[in-house]
Amino acid sequence: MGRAPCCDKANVKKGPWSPEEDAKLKSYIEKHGTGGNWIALPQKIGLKRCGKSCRLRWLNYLRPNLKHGGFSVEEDDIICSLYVSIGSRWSVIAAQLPGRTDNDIKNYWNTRLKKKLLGKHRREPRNRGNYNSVKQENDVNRGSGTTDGDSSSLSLLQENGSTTHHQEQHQQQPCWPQNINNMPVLPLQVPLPYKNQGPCFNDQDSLKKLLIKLGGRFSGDSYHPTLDGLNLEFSSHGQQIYQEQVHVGSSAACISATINNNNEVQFAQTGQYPGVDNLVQGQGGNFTPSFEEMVSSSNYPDGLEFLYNEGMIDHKIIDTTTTTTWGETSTPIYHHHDSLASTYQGQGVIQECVLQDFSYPRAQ
DNA sequence: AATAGGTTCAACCGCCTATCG
DNA sequence: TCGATAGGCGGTTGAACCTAT
Repeated sequence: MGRAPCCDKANVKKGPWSPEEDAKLKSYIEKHGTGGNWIALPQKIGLKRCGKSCRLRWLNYLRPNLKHGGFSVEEDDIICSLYVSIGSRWSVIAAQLPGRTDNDIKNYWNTRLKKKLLGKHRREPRNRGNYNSVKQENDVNRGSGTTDGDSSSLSLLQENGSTTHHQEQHQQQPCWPQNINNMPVLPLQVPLPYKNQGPCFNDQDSLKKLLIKLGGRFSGDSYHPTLDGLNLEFSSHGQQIYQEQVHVGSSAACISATINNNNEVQFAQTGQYPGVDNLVQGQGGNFTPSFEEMVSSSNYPDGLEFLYNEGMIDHKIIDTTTTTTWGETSTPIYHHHDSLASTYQGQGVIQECVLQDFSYPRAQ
């Protein structure tokens, strides 16, 4: 048997608050306070509302000194940094942002910041009309979007820190930084309670953490996303950040990536897989249609679809003139674009957020 | 002009924890 | 110690609104 409801559901009003209800609640609390009992409050005021609903309304919209919309770049950075550090503990994050509510931040993250991180295009903000008087008032107060989150930009995600609004509107790639030469600095500010117990991430861990939070899975989680013919996994062991097994017919190749001391991603192929070698060499640097189809098909590894769908990882076939990064005379035929590595250094502060192109050497 | 689909965000739901008798 | 209750929180929902076709 479940617990008793906090109020008589049949006799309470639900849905948007009217200006009259807002006025009653606000006036009473400003004069008498909450009395330490939200459940009893609506009866005292004469509101047919659940006590929890009153509490929510007051905390999120009626109490003084609240800010709505217009998240600043600094706030964006703090939210992102804290999300990476502590996850979806919105109340903790809200405590670091005066005037913001957990609900506001949660909504802002879910509808805008997350998509921004994933490089998803967002339309211009809109005036949503006056279906709610308070909302309308807030819309007026915040102006016509000049300080809206859309006009602010995530400094940690900006390329060269100078992404224009126009560029943002037309970007096709994720907002991750584009190359190692333009590494931005994440001004991570871990709140005091977490400062000393903050994560001591290395490169892979911060990458892993962020990707997990955004929906990915890793081999260290005892989960191996598998696709028929393609097994892709991120490894949390050692310095290896990426490993992929490519199966073609009865043959297979295992490709792994590691971060070296120069923060560069290096690739290696392990084992001898004549079938794959023959395939690769025989195609002169191009995939056979079946293999290309395999890696670019819509059948992405389970649990990692979002990486592909959102453009965080983009399989591309590139031409044979592309410069390789592993120093051999090999020819890149398989290109992982826009993958991310980042560095946590000391005291839980992100110093660098590095983007690397992953390229796959042609079999020798 | 109609409408299907996408976006936003206020509000609700239900679970967990703290407090009190 | 235990049960009842309220507060707090994160996840989810759905209405309002916008855009694309």
